[in-house]
Amino acid sequence: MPKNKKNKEKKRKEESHGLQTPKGMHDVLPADYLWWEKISKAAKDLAEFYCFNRLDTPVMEFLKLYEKGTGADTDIVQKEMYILKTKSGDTLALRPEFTPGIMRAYVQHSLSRLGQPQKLYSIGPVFRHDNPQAGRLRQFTQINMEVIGGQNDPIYDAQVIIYFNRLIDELKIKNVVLRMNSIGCKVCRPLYKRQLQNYYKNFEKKLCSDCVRRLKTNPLRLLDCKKEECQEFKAKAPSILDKLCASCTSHLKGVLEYLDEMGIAYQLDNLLVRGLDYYSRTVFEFFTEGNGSEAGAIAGGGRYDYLMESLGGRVTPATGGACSIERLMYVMKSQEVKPPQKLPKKVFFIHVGEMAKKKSLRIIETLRSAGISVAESLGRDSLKAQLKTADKEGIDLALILGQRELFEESIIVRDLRNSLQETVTLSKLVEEIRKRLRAQ
RNA sequence: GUGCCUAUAGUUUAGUGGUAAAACUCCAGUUUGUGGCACUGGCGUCGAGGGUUCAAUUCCCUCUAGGCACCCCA
Repeated sequence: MPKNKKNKEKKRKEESHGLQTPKGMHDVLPADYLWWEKISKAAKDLAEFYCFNRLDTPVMEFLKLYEKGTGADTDIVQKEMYILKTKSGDTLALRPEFTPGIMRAYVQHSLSRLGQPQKLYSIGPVFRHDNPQAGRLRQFTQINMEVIGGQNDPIYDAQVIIYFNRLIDELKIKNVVLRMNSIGCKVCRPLYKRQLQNYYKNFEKKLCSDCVRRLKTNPLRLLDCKKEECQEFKAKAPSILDKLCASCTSHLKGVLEYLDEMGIAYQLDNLLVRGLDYYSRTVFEFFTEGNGSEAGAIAGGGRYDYLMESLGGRVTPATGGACSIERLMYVMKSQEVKPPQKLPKKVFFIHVGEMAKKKSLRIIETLRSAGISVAESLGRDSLKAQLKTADKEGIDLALILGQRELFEESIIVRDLRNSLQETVTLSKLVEEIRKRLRAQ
């Protein structure tokens, strides 16, 4: 393309940006924040209640961390990362997920020297340069759970799953299915992969182009193909569950037994493979069922005993999972879960006239110091407009201060519900309001 | 990253090759210190840029954003 044409296009692109968020990035407006807060609060309270400790890492890490951790061959690293160069020449990436950063922190701060395992949770933004859709954004907020260190015990996998199960339950999300699988370990997975490749090779010419590629680069993903022409091969493909080594089999059995014990229903799904390289053994996903956009993964995770090693650390057992606030919110809205309500304010301050306006901030501050939350619309000067605003906001008590009251050092307390009002001495105002609020 | 669909007030939607309409919301007012109802008025460069045309919100192109499918995932 000629240079000036290219520049022209670039300029046009810049002009169209205008006043809007970049693609896939959303403002959380006050109305949505009620949802947002409900979900993040539930996640946080539950995590603390389950004795997880909060660990927050920076939104940026060295690119290498994700190449080594998440995996250089994964879609996330290959196509979906925001990569930037700093002035000093470092190559950083906005985090596309939490886990590698958490593992890095675990090593950097020697958390292995604290009680094991470390149960850690994080809540914060992650970034993926993906094509957005409803419930899928380029910046979204993950709730991330990790159990790192200690024994390679299936009970930890179960504990992570129990957390998400409870969270989904508390948020009243319906039609959720838990899918479970094991993708084996260093011993049995390579054997299975080879077997899968051998099986698929016979049909190579009949496979879709993606699957031909997968056959070489990432055979487990063959099981994920949704193209019609590949379905019949998928159905007859060897199942990994039959090929697991003895210790992987008993590990999976362990996880499932704990889930049974808890009465948590699941579907064994030998086609469930996850997009990240570091998983081993347990993988799980919570799915919502339904038509179209209501269906999809709302939480997922698994075990990653080799991750620490590929980052250059000592082999450390670890398991975890994540979900996103935005996705949960999307599902809740589509399932018509009742929107959270903000508690209405009870007390509203109204001034009449310049003198009263001048004194208003001070009186309001006195009330606030006494622990009484006071709403107002001091920028409006007409009494009518102020009352109207109070009414619209569902206020119970209006405090009206005018010339006369100012002179008498009193104030009118008007109950907007029954339109009864009385004049109260300013010095007794706090007491009077408390009495009325208590009486409700 | 690829393909398809969409874009009109804050919201939901009309509409037209001659610079726009309704409902709800919002703001102001219907006189002098009292809200809900009613009435009157106000708020739009018809997503952005360019082209065709005497004239473009309307037709064409590009960009941007949103949605859907693929890919992948939360």
